[in-house]
Amino acid sequence: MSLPAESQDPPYLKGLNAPQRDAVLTTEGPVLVLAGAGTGKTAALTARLAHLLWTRKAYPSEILSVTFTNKAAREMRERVGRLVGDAVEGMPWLGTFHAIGAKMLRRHAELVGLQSNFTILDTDDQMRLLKQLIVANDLDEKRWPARQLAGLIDGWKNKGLVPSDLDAGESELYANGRGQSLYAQYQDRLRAVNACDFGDLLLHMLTILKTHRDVLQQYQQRFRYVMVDEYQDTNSVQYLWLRLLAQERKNLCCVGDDDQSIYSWRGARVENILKFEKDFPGAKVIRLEQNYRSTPHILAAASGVIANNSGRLGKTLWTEHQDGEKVKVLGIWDGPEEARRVGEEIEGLQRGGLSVDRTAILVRAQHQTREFEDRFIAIGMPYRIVGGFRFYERAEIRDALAYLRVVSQPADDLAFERIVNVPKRGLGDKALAKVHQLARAGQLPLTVAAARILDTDELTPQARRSLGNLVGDIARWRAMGDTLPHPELARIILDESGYTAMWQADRTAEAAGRLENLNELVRAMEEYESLTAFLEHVSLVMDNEAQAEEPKVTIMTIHAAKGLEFDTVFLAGWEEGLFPSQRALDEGGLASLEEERRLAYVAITRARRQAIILHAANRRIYGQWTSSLPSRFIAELPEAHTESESTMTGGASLWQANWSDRADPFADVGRGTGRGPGWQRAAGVDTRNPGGGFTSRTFTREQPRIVESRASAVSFGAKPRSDLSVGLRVFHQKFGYGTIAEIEGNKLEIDFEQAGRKRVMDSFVSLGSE
DNA sequence: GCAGTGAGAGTTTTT
DNA sequence: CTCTCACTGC
Repeated sequence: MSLPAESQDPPYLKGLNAPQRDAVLTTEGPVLVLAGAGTGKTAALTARLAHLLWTRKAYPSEILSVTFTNKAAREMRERVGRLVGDAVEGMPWLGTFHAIGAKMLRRHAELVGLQSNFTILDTDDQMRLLKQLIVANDLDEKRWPARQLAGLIDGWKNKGLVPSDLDAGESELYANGRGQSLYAQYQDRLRAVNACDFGDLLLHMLTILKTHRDVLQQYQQRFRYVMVDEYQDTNSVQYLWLRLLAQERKNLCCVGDDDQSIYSWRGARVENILKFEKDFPGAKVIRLEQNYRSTPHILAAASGVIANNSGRLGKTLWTEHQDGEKVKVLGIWDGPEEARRVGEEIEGLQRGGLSVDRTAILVRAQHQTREFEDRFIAIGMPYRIVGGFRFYERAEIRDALAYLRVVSQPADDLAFERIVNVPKRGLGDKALAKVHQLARAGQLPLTVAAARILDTDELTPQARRSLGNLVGDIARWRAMGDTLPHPELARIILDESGYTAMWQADRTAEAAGRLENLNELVRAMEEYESLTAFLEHVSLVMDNEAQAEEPKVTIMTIHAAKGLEFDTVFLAGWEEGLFPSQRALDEGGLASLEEERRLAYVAITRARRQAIILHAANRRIYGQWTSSLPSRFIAELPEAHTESESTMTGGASLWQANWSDRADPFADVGRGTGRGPGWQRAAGVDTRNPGGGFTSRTFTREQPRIVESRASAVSFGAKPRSDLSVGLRVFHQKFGYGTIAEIEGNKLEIDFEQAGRKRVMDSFVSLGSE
């Protein structure tokens, strides 16, 4: 292909390198873009989209463009919009797999026995439903946990298997071969309450495409071009679904990086990307290898680690950047010191004029964030922890949505169960069981059964009155729905049900935030046409990107960091058993270990300028102090691109105290036991004298540097506040209300009502209003 | 029906 | 250790 001359370049080609251009301009036929970390993948993808529109190869509505996250979808929409203007507005098929699946499914819901206004269940509802089934099947919940069944069903759906597809072996995985039956029952229940779980959004669509030729052809005709982001993360259903849709025109462009496949435990199959050329004969493979993000040292470190994996497609990342700093490997004593040390390093960066929001701490597991949180609260370092609950997963949001669902969908039993006694209205298990009984006997939705049971004397007078009120309210709200705008209706429901009042009466730290979230929910409704449209948005799309008011250090898991970049990245807890995780080492074999290694690769490549890897010699695991060995991934870092340093700020006395009453964590080092391959390298321990390094308290390969444990930020922070005094009642974001017990400069000792006595910075509390 | 107690479990979580 | 969940006694 002859590339257009530079001067005639359309705007979307500006600044693209040769392979990127190739990816943009190769529109016909199957294309696989192997995009290493930081190689401008999104730029190429959005430019390609812009190119298709610009050159009129397709109308916006004729391009199917799928991503995994809403964030990625949003970003692509914005960037394409910037390139081609309003045309992007008309791109109805740009979105996540699930959002697009839901959109299609609503058009054809009746083909799988659903109505088009089906609800999308969250995992909570799902679990409750499964528990009911397990009990109904006389199974012991302890022996056969709902979680396990949920996991299996999820796995089957990821593989594209409907209940009748299961073989005996699969079915055998749960309750002695009853897996298939329970799966089938679960699907029946979902249909009965007109609901889908996340997996169904794709599985049902796959079923429809497979069994209804006309529907399939309709979409095959429509989608002239299909583009997929993060292809290495696709699971089997997604793969099968894509293959059906792209089969006719074969204009499929998949972008991904096999080295960044870190979601196999969610059903993702790296094989999809590895066998692309086989699946789509004549496919063109384009490699994006020029990295625009990191320094050569960082790239070399990441490449060195990932080179230990087998079966890679292989890429060679390179950069035009200058050398920069080597990857630092820090050995420290224990978890608290890790947090302290990272805090100090960040303070150092701050003093150097760097904004902390370009800094991140990446951890393997969510619980590791705690140590940092505690430390940062103590020193007044602004931070944010990414992950945990998404907006719609919060209890108050789910409750509110359940109220809306009950009103908009009489068949939604799960929603009814959720709100029947929230707030407490004296309708417990007894009363609910009676309603259930009647519902089952008459094949009725719970709301209908509830209304009928009022005419009997099944319930106690008190329960009857209470349920009567609720049933009456629901009927009234339903009637209002015809005339009132839905945000208005929502407000009325939340008030009249007593739900808002319930949180207003709550004095815990979170209550205010929950009320704020409810407000946010209602406000967000205004942008949607109907209640149904809104409900889908919330369960599928809405997320809570915290708007950064002030620069904050980001603390998150490596998984959550994929696709992001930071100037400075601290990689905490690189120890055997933590990273790679014990589970990966025990189960899953080599495949699991390699996925952990890809995780390490992802982690390192998040860094633009500097990566600092930490490993602690001791860590508390479930309350037990355990000595730990440096991660094998540390040993895999190429020496030329790293520098090691180790500090034992605890001092000799602490060391000796620990030495005597604890197994020596390093005793085996250098004796060829095979334990902790990373340790020798990481610590620079002299193998002839394994313990030797500790007498001098440092053991660095290079010149030993004793790092003093400096006074923390407190000493040069803001002046103490004058508005605080001992005995005052104050409020703290994390710990709630408490009374000041002691003031020491700008540090406070506070007796919290919930959390007990804590030491916090005065800037983190506000005067508690009563 | 609800608040308190003990046992058990405890990666990663785009939707 | 610390959180969740099921169960027990009021």
